Amino acid sequence: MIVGVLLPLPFNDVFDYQIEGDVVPGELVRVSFGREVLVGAVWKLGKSSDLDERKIKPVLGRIDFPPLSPELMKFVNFVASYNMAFLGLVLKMVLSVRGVFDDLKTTTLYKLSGKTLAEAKLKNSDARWRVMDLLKYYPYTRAEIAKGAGVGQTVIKNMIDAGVLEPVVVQTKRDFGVPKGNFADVSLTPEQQAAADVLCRKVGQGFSVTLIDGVTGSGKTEVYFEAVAKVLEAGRQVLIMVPEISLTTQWLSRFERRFGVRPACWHSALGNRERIDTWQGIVENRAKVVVGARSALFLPYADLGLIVVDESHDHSFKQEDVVNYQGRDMAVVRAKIEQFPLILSTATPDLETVCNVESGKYDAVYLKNRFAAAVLPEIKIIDLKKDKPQKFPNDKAQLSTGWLAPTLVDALKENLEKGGQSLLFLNRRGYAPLTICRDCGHRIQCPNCTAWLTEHRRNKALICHHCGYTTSIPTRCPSCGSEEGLTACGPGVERVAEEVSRRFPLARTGILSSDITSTLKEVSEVIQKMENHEIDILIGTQILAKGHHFPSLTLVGIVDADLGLMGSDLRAAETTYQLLSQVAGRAGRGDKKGMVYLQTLYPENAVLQALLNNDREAFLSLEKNSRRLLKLPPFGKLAALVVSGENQEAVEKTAVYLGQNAPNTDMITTLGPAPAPIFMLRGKYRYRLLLKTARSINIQEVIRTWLKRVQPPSNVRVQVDIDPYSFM
DNA sequence: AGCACGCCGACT
DNA sequence: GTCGGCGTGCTC
Repeated sequence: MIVGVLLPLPFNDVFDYQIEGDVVPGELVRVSFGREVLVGAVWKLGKSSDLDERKIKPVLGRIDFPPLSPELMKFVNFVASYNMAFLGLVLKMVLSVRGVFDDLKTTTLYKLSGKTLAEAKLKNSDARWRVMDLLKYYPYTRAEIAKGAGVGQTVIKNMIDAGVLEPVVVQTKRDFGVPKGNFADVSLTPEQQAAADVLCRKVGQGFSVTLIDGVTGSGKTEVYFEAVAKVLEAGRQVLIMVPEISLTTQWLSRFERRFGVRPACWHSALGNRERIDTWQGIVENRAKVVVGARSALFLPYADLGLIVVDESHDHSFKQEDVVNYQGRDMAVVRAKIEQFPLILSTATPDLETVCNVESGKYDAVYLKNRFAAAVLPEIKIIDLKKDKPQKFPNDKAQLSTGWLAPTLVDALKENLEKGGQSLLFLNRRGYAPLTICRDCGHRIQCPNCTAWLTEHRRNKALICHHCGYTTSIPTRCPSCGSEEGLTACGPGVERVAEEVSRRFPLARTGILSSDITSTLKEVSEVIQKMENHEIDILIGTQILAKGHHFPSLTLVGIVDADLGLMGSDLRAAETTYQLLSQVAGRAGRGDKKGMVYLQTLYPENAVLQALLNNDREAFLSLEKNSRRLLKLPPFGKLAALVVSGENQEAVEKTAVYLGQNAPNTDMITTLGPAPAPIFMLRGKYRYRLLLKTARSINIQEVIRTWLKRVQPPSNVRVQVDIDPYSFM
């Protein structure tokens, strides 16, 4: 018969193929497409095109894997349609692994062929008999036979060559171990126990969403571990989505202490072999618990029974490239389709989640107390206009003024003397975000992007943080040739670290930033050092905010609390509030009270005031009112269209034409086109249009109709981003 | 996404 | 005369 096969390529339509015998939708097949051979999924039964039947190729073969479930297919269809992404590319995220189907790792085992030693013209010997004995019931590898029978490799080789032993080739499967729900004794506080009970009652009861809303350090992880244990008891799988894999060293040990084995991990840094093993383990229900980045959501789990979204407020769950989607929201969709519970866990829920709890769509449990003796840190604001950073002693270089206010410097000094650990947070990588020539005013820019190059003094390079363009630091101004003019402007973590070393030459310092300490190993090393108290002052970017637990950290300084508040991003306030309160939450998690200083030029800013008073409710209600007023999510829908291409004229023309044909009614507002904040990115010119509609409007349908009418030319790409987070 | 086909400019 | 640039169109 003829079936429609969906291929992992940028298409929305299936391709017809001929197949023999019974087929079910979801079955994986190998087909030739153009001049390549691909693995796709049977998506439709029957003919989908009006092609001449003689042109329809036969499938090359079926893949010996369970077919994708109807629920997973429904999920793929939904994700593609909701996010306006190619169906085939969403399927690609499910199959995701290059070579899973052909490059199977095998092991050769040996069993008895039935031929006797005499028949093989081999003499009887003790060694040979021990081998025969060992292999009576089970086949083993050569190494196992050697060990098990206490014989050498030659004995085995002779028996193989003589045909007494016969090889059996089996697929090698990685053993993921079985996490045990009852592995460790668990002692929860009454508050934690009550929350855990609520979660456990949801397990096995179909679809539900529950928010664990708990202050930093309240033990949210231990609470959802109880629900994980309950699902494991039922023999089903669990997916735990985490924002960035960097938090897992500590997290994995915690998991192992609770469940006895490490869970399977899924993230972009995985090697292909490991990826294949893990994928197969997931499909075959051997990997019971998977911890992964957002991409783990699309894997074909054999029997998924629970998803936990850890740090659910985190913006890295929103993917913004080939396929745009909000991983947290898509997780809810998958849970709904497959009818299992979902848990969101965070100390700083986003407004969307808060509104869903208020409307009763989501359930919530609360953890208001920190674990054991720990109390929430005290927060103080430093007004940089009054409390200006001072010049520091023995300053020979151009570092005339620092970035740390006297109050913060004093606090660091005092903490250092007391033997406490400190952390300085600045969400800016590198040494300085801009290099300017004092003689001619020239600013060094990226050749591919509308962005300044950031100086990375350790790497002796200027780097573009948008496209990765790297060049050496020039000794003279590229514009006027001046040798003295070039000056680093503004601070990055490296520069703050330099200031700290100058002010506290004896302090042991460390830098934690996603590019200096780029590999996972280096990051864990710095974290390990911090845990062992081999670092007095740690300076870092936002990778510090994620779930680390440093018991003797008592002082946190936020170098520039205003950094996230600039710009037109609708979530800027929320992001800043979340980030700063997460960072602040690192302080005082042990038995000593923590202290947090926020450096700002705008001490009256509502976000900072809310942080100061530890008043999340005030912040949320403020944020809610302003979004309600502007009809922004969750009170309205938002979508961005990014028009891009290498031909500036064609891009601009298309953007303008899209603007002229934009839908505008009392329920739909279109803004733009406007040049994107980063007008040129990776060599492509970019314009943006923003579509805002009432909640009742099917925004995807509006966009589909709009694009159909406009028909952008092929050298211009129009990318749709439903509910955009980044406005760059 | 790849890949071939095809039409115009700068080379040995 | 050819090599190769990338615009256009196709893949069941």
